[in-house]
Amino acid sequence: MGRFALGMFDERGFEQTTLEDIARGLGIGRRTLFRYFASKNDMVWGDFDGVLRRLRGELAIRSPDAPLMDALRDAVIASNTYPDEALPELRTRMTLITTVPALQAHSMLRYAAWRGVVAQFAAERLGASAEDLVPRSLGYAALAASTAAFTHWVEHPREDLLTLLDRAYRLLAAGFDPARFQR
Amino acid sequence: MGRFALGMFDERGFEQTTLEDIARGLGIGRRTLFRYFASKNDMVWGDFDGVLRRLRGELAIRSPDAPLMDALRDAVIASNTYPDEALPELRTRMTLITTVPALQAHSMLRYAAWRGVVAQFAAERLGASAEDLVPRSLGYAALAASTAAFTHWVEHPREDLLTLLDRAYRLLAAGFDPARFQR
DNA sequence: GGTTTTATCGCCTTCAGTGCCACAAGTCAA
DNA sequence: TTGACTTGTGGCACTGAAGGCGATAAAACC
Repeated sequence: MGRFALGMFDERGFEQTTLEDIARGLGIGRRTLFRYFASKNDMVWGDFDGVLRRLRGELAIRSPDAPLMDALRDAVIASNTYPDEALPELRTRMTLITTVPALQAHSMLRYAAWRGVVAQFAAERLGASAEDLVPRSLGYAALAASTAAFTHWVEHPREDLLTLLDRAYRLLAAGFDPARFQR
Repeated sequence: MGRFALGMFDERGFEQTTLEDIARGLGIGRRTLFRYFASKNDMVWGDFDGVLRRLRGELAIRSPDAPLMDALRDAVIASNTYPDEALPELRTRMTLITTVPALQAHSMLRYAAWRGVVAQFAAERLGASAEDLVPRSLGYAALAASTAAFTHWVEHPREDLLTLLDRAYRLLAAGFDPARFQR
């Protein structure tokens, strides 16, 4: 169902596809679509709750001795590891999310929960609250690193996603100091 | 005109205020609003082009000898320095942008240009292209720092905006290493 | 079997956003 | 002064997302 919509968006374009089109294609009522998706925008996100659970799980199993940024980087990379068969669909999703303005904008709302997971993790590590400046900043910054990596991956299909994520997170941990990261 | 809309959004709420309401309040046609603003969302952004120009200008006058992250931090702080009289309106704008979902989402689109300015600056410094992973990551990360600081400022009106920005950017430059930043 | 959920979906409304067009006001030029 | 051209205004009608309401059908429960 989400797949079907994703396919239509990919073929005809997101704005060019109306909910009417999707409902007709699925042989269901337009109204019923809203029982499964909160909005048209939400249709491109697959099992995002699963992504959150997975990130939370990966963070939870990191050794408390591992440095914060190492644990974060490893957990993000692990939680973004997919079997090869899953990559084409992921690429379609991410291409839409990073290129269609309405979806780019909407991602801000969906990713708030993702940032929250990171902030919560940082807060526990630092003995702070997730609403404090440091954990919150890290939540935003981690999302920044992920977004930059995904955007690059979408634009350069030959490059490896996990390598890009690794580079982006190392860059972040190096404080973007040119002397501290190797190109 | 933007002021008037801002005031209505602030008083009645963004979603509760229709374009009809604003047009009527201004004594102009609803259609005419669209000659001045691309969308309802855009009405809360004041002179954002000015903000971009200012950031670009501040970045341009930094010494080439200053470390990248120091130059960036100083430029962002300088470009966010406002006279006290301007702060209440800024706070109103930022409160709306950081709390109303539609505006939160839309900010992603508006801030793309801001990220571009930072990426361009980083690209020049590093002898890279603004589309490369490093400059782009820094663009996203800088926006992350600014957003975290602004969000915190909105939630904690007594704290000083420039101090928060300073802390967020130092955190970023320190690679979020707990050993390298002082609480 | 009857009752209570739960799912489906049609109808109607609101509102943002857009195209089209008419009208008015101002600018410029001869 | 007049005619041509530009620019601002805004009415009208349309599309499409979103959401409220309620009727009907299907499924689950007792």
